[in-house]
Amino acid sequence: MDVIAEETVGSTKSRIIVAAIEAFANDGYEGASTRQIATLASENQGLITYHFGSKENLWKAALDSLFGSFREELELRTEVLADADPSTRMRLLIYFLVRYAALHPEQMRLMVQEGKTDSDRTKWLVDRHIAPLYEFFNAVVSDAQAAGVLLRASPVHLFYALIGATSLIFTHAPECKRLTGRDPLEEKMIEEHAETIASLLLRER
Amino acid sequence: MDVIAEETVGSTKSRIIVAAIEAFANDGYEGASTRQIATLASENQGLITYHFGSKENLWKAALDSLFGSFREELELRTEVLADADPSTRMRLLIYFLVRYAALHPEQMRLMVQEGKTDSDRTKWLVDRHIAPLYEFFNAVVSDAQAAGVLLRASPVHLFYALIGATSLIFTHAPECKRLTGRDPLEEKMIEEHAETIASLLLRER
DNA sequence: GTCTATATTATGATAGAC
DNA sequence: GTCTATCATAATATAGAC
Repeated sequence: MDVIAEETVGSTKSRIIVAAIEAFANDGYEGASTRQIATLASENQGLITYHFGSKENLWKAALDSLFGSFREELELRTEVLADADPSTRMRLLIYFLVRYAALHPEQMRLMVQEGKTDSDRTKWLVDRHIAPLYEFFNAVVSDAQAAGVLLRASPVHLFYALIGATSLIFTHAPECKRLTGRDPLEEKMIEEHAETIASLLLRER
Repeated sequence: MDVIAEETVGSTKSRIIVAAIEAFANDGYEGASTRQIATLASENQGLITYHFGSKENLWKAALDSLFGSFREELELRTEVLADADPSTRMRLLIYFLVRYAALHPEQMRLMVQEGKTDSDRTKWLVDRHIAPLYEFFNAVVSDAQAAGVLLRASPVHLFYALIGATSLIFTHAPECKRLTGRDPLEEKMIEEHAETIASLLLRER
């Protein structure tokens, strides 16, 4: 996984990155300030320039770290399931995505933050991180379709429908709690959400 | 629809609101500046304070206008379909949501922007606009479930799954275009996306 | 209602001591 | 590597002429 900056855990650099992920996820790229990030990391603002050069480079480092651990976990899960039947693999992918979105809502929020604009940051993010994920997704989908357990729609629609259906309830947890009185981050809700989406997508035909 | 400020179309106030919707949708509340909004509206920055008092009040006015037209359109569609069977009503709701998200991506982005934090703005938005929509959604859902054409999952999960599945591809149109080479805003793609989601959700049982 | 000018604060980035 | 101090710019909001 050479996309992750090989910073040591607990170092100044990594503390700044952790803080940056949270800040960018909550307030977006423009909304988050380097001062705020430094304060959150309990580090000096000048160190951001020293370690990353610019706000944009810090953002890139944060997303490398983010997608790095996401792909690590994903690969871990899928290697174990390489031999499973297509339906099971698709179901497990859904469960993984739901659980990941629930456990790392701020990270999903960050992935979702960028992509709405046509900026250089969006291009960088798509080319470097989203495209490989999309290819992996396509493989699982086409197997499930060939096995007849998944609707034969274009992967574009299935990809965005699945990611959207999976993550919105968790990225909008405060709203959901106020709207429905139920906290989506509770274990029971996570399980229910995964089961709902799996039931909607997968069927025996 | 007494939630909409009764501004005249083409007035300074309404031009500022239109510009504010676009700016807030693109850059978020913190990211969008009143200067930028004034420039976009071809109006003077001082007029924002004069007409709205503060940036936050402008944001509220923008969202009142936004949800006002959304609910107007929704009511228009659903009145016509009051007599239709539950399956048809659910299908038409899905088609409406998809088409609305496609035609007003910046507006969906705005609805989706807030709700990630637990701010006063989020509370205001939920209580004033999202809660009524959720109630309406619940009615359509429980009818469809009673008719046996929709999965008997809790409405919380169906609501967020549907809104997420419906809107992400359009709110992230630039990303999608770069990732897949296909523009989700083309008529064919809109139709396909609606059909995909309707097929996933609705089934004869 | 509309405009210009400005007060005040916060931003990203830099310079230089240690 | 870490810190303080500071520059140049841009932010929201205000004051007051017209």
